[in-house]
Amino acid sequence: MGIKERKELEKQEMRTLILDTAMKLFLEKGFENITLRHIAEKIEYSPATIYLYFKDKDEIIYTLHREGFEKLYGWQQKILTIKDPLKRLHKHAEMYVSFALENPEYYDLMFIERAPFKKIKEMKCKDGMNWEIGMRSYDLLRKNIEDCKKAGVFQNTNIDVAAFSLWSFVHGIVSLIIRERCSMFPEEQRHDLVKCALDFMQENILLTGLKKRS
Amino acid sequence: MGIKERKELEKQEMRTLILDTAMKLFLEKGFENITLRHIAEKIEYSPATIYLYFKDKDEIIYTLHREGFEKLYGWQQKILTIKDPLKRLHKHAEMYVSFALENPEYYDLMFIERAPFKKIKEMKCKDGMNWEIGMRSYDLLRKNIEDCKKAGVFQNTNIDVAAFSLWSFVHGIVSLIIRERCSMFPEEQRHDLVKCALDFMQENILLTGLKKRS
DNA sequence: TTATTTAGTGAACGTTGTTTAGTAATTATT
DNA sequence: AATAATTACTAAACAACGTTCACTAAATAA
Repeated sequence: MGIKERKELEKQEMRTLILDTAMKLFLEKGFENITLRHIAEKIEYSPATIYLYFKDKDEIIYTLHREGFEKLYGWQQKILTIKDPLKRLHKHAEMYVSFALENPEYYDLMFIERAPFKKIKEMKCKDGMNWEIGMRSYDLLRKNIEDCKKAGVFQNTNIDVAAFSLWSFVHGIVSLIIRERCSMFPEEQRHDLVKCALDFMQENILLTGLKKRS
Repeated sequence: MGIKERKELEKQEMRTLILDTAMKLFLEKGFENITLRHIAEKIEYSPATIYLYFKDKDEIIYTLHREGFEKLYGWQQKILTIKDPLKRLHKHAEMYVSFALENPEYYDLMFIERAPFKKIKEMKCKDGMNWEIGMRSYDLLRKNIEDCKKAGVFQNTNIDVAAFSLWSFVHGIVSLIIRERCSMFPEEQRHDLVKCALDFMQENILLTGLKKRS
């Protein structure tokens, strides 16, 4: 009885078709252009059809949100090869920023936009394991900081406090840029500014910790 | 001919009635509840009437956005009395964070939400002086850092880099909280976490600068 | 008293997301 | 092979949104 399986496969194909189209519209024309009617038009089905594959619009957005975390986790693998924990942590921050600035729509969905959160709250009630994907990334940061502590930096600092602080710093940088709050800095200097800000962190936090150690 | 003036006054009163109602709905039920129809219902006028006092919905949102900056600027006056530039800078950060967390809807409108920006771009074309209100707050930060430099801290750091870095840090903290990305930290510990993060900055950046000086 | 300007509205338009009743086509059963 | 059951899909409608416009009633000017 291979029919059930074929049907299941077709259902899955339709789901990814919808998701890919949604993401394409999202990347092309921004968040407000993910409308069910636009998606339906692009895939040449009626709007109602989408409801056979997703419960509602929020479920589509939530799924894209998850995809973003998968993608970020992929990027983060790059830094694992670095041996020196301090260098790794600095590279970690750099990687985070470049992920955000090269995939601003994904980043927005993952860390700024309110929309996916109705769904997340629903999910967390019946399935606590669903936030796990986002958690993996946080755990990686936490582990990196732990390694730095072992190497003598941040010795008087709680790991979560350090993690939250560093995360806040990089998130602040990219979200001010993505949400266009940096008009006082000329556009063409912005890339340098980000680089300088990361160096500022490197010098004042990471290297300071190093000096304290020696 | 006092009629013209009375009419002008009544027009102004209606505008503030609309704005106050919009803000009330906003505070009560979140951003998505600022709908012209809700506002109209609350003030017991027809939706069309609002268009006699505001060009469109964006103009209402933009005006609330400006009000937010006025309010922030008011809060910022509190720190001007502090003589020691380092203490003042630390207090500045503390004030910024508590403004944001005590007025999350205003903060969201001012530094996170995309909505007000169609209008801002329009304004900037014909009237460059309109971003001035937001700029005042940034200039205050810049000036504080300049004073710190005079006191010997941040001597090798560009002022704008330091300003952007510190701003990013505090913005990161509050925007992660406001947009609910901190579910890995228990709600009841969040207040402490913010305090610790600010101390983290104080110790690693400000006090480090101080040690370099001596 | 009449003419003109002003304040306000009802009804409509074109959008959204979402639901429902109904129609074809496919699969299962006899 | 003929019929019953299930599936895939859609047209049409709903409520709510921002916005516009023709229109009325009131206030002001002539």
